[in-house]
Amino acid sequence: MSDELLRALDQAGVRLTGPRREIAALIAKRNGHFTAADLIADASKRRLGVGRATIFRLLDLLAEQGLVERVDLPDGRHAYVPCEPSHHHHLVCVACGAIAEVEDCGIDAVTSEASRRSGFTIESHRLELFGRCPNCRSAN
Amino acid sequence: MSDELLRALDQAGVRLTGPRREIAALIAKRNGHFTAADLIADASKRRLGVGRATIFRLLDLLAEQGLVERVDLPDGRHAYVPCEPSHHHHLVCVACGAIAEVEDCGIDAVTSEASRRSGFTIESHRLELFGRCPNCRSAN
DNA sequence: GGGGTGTTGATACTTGGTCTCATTGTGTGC
DNA sequence: GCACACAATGAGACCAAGTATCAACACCCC
Repeated sequence: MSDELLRALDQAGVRLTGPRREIAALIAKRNGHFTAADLIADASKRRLGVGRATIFRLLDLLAEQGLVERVDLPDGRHAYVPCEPSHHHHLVCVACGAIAEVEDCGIDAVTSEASRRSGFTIESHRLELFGRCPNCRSAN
Repeated sequence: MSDELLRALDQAGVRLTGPRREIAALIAKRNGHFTAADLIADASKRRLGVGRATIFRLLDLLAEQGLVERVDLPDGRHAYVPCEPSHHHHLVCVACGAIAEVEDCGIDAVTSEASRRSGFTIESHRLELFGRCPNCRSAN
C-alpha cells in the first residue's frame, strides 16, 4: 500500500522516519482525494502524535516527487491526490471524490491553437475535469 | 473603463454604492490579474476607507456575474482576472501577469475522450495555460 | 425628503499553511 | 555494533486569505 510512497521517498534521498511511515500509511488508506485537514484529523484520531507541520512538510515532499498533486476543487478548496509521477490530468468525481487519471489526450492541440491565436508561448498548463464516476452516476 | 462593471452590476439589480464605484475603478485601472490583497492595498493607499469585507463581497458579486474569474497561479496563490462572461479559458503570462482569453479551441474533444476512457460523466472543467506573452518573450 | 432595506466597516473568527527553535532519531562512517 | 552530524520533528506562534456578525449607514423608490 504505502510501500510505493516509502520507496519513492527513500530514492529521493530523505530519511524514512516513523512519522513519515505513519502518514504514508494514512495516505495509502484513503482512496481518492483528501485534504491536509483530513490527514491531520486522521492522525489525531489515532493519537499518532505527529504535528501539523510534519504533515504539510511530507505533502510538500511528495508533491516535489510528483507522487501527490494539489488539485483545486470547484468550490475553491484544495485537495491532494496520490498519483503517478508522469504528466497527466485528473478527473474528480464531485459526488464521492474518486479520482481517475487521464494521460495526454489531445490537449497539445488545444495549447498550440491557443498559442497561435494569442501569440503567447505556452510553458505549462493545468487541466482539471469534474464530473461523476460510473458508480455515482448509476447510484444517482 | 469601470463603466462596464458598473453597468453590469446595475443590471444585476444591486445598488450602485460609493464603495462599489471606487473598487470598480481600481479594478479597471489594473490590467491583467490582481489579487484581493492588491485591491485592499490600493484602497488603503488612497485612503478610500473601504473595508476588506466589502472588497471580497464585490469580487464575489462580480464573479457571480462572470465579470471576474478566479484563477490559481502556478505558485498556488490565487488571483482574479476581469473577463467576458462567456465560457473561455485564460492564458496567464508568468512574467508580467498579462492575461489573454481564449474561446473554446478544441477542449471538447479532450473531455469526451477522457470521458470515454474513464467512464466518468464530465460536468465541468478548468483549464489554465501559463506562458509568456509576446512582449515578455521578446524582452526575454 | 422619508423610510425600508440592501450595503458597509470594524472586528472577531476560521481555515490553510509557514516559520522557528529546542529536542529527537536516522543513517553513515568507522 | 556505536557514536555522531545533521535531517527531521512537534509545539506553538505566526501569517494570509477569506467569512461571519452586527450595528450604523446610504441608496433609491415613492
